[in-house]
Amino acid sequence: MAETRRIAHLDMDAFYASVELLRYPELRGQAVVIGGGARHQPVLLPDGTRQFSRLRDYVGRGVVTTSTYEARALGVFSAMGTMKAAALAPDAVLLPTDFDSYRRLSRLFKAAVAEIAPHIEDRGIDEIYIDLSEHPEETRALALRIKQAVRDATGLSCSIGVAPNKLLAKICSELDKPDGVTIVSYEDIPSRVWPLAVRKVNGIGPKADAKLAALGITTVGQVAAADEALLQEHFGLNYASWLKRVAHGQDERAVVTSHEPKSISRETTFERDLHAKHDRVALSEIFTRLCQRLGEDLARKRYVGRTVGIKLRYSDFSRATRDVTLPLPTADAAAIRRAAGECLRRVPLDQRLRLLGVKISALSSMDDPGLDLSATPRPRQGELFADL
DNA sequence: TCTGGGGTCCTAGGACCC
DNA sequence: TCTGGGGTCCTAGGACCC
Repeated sequence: MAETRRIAHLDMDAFYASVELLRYPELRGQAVVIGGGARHQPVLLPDGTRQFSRLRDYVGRGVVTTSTYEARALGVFSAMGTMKAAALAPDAVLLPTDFDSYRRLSRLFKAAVAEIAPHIEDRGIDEIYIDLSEHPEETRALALRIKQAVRDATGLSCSIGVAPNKLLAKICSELDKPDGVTIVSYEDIPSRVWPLAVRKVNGIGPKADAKLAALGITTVGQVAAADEALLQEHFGLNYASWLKRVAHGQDERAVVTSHEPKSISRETTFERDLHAKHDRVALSEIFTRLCQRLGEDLARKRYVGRTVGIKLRYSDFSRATRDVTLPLPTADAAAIRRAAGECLRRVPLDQRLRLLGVKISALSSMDDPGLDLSATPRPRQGELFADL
């Protein structure tokens, strides 16, 4: 039996919205929604007060990125269409996303945590895992100290879960939100984890949730008690055994402190659906622009890629992807545009489009391109003598 | 009142190699 | 005439996450 680990999951509370409240403290206590994507900056009035956009004024295809707890009480949550949110909370304040500010505060809180516990896995802009196994301090005192350091560095609150693994830490950081500390051990699983909805488990999404519900399984405890053969029948061997393991709180994944990107992409949803023929000029401009942005991203991050792909979303929300692997990696916008253009010719274009995306993968660093042997072109069968 | 943008990982079939 | 077994790479799609 391996030594019991001590893994923390730290999740910033309503992160984007909380950053906006630092900037606009007069909005504290109000229903505030971040998102939309369009122009709805607050206007500074002559008397020094600010006039904010309201959700009811929004027109467009955006979604809610974050909402304050007051907005959540009205039923407005992340990923909800902004028009739907406007129907639920017309008077809520609407603010545009400001990723530069969020990234800056993100760096600040992560640096503050790293001063206390440096073994950190990045899980995006507003959450991290921390391996505290080697830390001498008692768990609750340590968690409280980390929370205070985050508050001192940013003025923001967070919630922390501490458990023997990442799975349980992630689950329990949510149990006392906002501004909470929750510590869970294996012994607590029946009382604290089994009553939870299966959807609380990281890795069980809307599809698996619906399939489980159809089997009469809605809680984690019911997964733990379920017949494994039944699960295998509906979810396949791998996912079924994973379900069984997580329901018993088992997870051996390590906290990974560094990560190389696997792909880089750019995509955009059009203001209105476009037709490949009728809107050919507009579509072509957008396509070229996406490839340029992707090329800039690659140059800035110092990567080249060998597999170029496109993604389409049609007006009925169905999607298609195509990709092609080049003989040599590239970061050149024109080369990406050519390869992506080839992909576009292989995809049905009779239906109107709502989204177009360009992606590059099979990445290698510009600083050591020779290290990646997969980047070396190899002739395929028949290709060697193709000229004969 | 129709659903953003940027990612990861998994599956599965076919081509191809030894 | 019949027809191995293991491996990698490529492509398409889907579930899921922040």
